[in-house]
Amino acid sequence: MTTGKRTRIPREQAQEIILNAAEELFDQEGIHAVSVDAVVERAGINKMSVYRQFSSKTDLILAYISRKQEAFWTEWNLSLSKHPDQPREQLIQFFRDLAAKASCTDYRGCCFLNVAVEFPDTAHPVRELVTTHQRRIHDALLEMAEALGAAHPSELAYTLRLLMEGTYAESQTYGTDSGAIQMLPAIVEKLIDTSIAIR
Amino acid sequence: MTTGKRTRIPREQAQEIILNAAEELFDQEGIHAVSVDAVVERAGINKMSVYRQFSSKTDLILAYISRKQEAFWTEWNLSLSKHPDQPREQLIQFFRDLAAKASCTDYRGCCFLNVAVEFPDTAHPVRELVTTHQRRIHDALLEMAEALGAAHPSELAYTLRLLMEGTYAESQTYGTDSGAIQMLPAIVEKLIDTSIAIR
DNA sequence: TACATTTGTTACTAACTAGTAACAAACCTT
DNA sequence: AAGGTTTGTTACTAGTTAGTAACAAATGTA
Repeated sequence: MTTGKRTRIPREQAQEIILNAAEELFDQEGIHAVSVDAVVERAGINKMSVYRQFSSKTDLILAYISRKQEAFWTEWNLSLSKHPDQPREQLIQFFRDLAAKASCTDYRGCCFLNVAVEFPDTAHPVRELVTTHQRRIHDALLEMAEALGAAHPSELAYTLRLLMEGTYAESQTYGTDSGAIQMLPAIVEKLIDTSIAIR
Repeated sequence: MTTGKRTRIPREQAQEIILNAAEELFDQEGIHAVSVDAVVERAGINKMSVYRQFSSKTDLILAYISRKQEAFWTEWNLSLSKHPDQPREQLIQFFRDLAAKASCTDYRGCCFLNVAVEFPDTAHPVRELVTTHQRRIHDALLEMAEALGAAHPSELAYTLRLLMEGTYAESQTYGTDSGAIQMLPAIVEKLIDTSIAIR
């Protein structure tokens, strides 16, 4: 800026800095609302450094979503690792952790839902990432429902999906202390037990 | 346009035309993605005619949301009117109609969710409309849960809320034929009956 | 017919957008 | 030290955005 000396930042490091800045801004303010210049300023990095790494804003958004995808499965595995080989406890734990996250005041919802809303055109490249991610979530929930010994695994998986997406949506529309979100773990626990009992 | 003759449109009529055009575009493409000029073009009306009725784009958005609010309760009442004085049937009917709507290929989700996502700043005027609308929905669901004779009306209301919001979210992320949405009426029916049986 | 009001039209401002060209400075390898 | 590569800086393009000023044409009213 004002200094005569230039500070050079190598590629890999710059990419991290840019993606961190983009993530913060996209999460907080939305994607369309954040300009590339805003990301540049937040990252404290030069504009050309962005366009030398990401060919376009869309490219940057794709990288942002890919990162979020990885982060989701990291958290998923973290929840599951708390109760090895206990699918019922694992699933409840995941929803407990989800509720805790969605109750944070700075929580800005599920990035995949947000992206889907901000990019209504399903042919847009960013939507492909959303679609594959959702499919994987469904597969994971179905797998858990089967491992649980649910009477109707598919129905349980669908219901869990609705509750999960509902939590993401509520965190936006009702706010982070929606009441329903606090009750989520209990609701899921009861649902699972009912689903097993009917067997 | 090309005609020499000018066609004059009175205020009230113009307002309707503008709001119809805005609704179509906002629903289909999102709010930030639609410019005032795009609304003007779609409405086939002059730009000044828009700004003489709505002081700003925000003002137009507020009018759009207000209309959606009215439309929601019209549909709510329509569902309920199919089974007078039968709260269980009324509630199931509402979710049946919701699922049918959310299964349409051109369905673009719940406008209130979309607005919440597109306007993360809860202090923004449009968010007030969303907040009051969500509160009313909760009150209505709670009232129904009590009329049903649920063992724990509040818990049932919260769960129904999550399923409802989940449906809206799924219609975006999973698409209109998500599987879960088709199963929604059955899920709600079972949930209600379980909720009464425990009594 | 005369006048006030409403509406349509054109042209504009000022700010912001994504993306790029050209060059200067730093670094790395030899 | 020499030359190539990577990075920083500045300045720019061309398009879009919300919103407005000024005037022309149509309408209503007296």
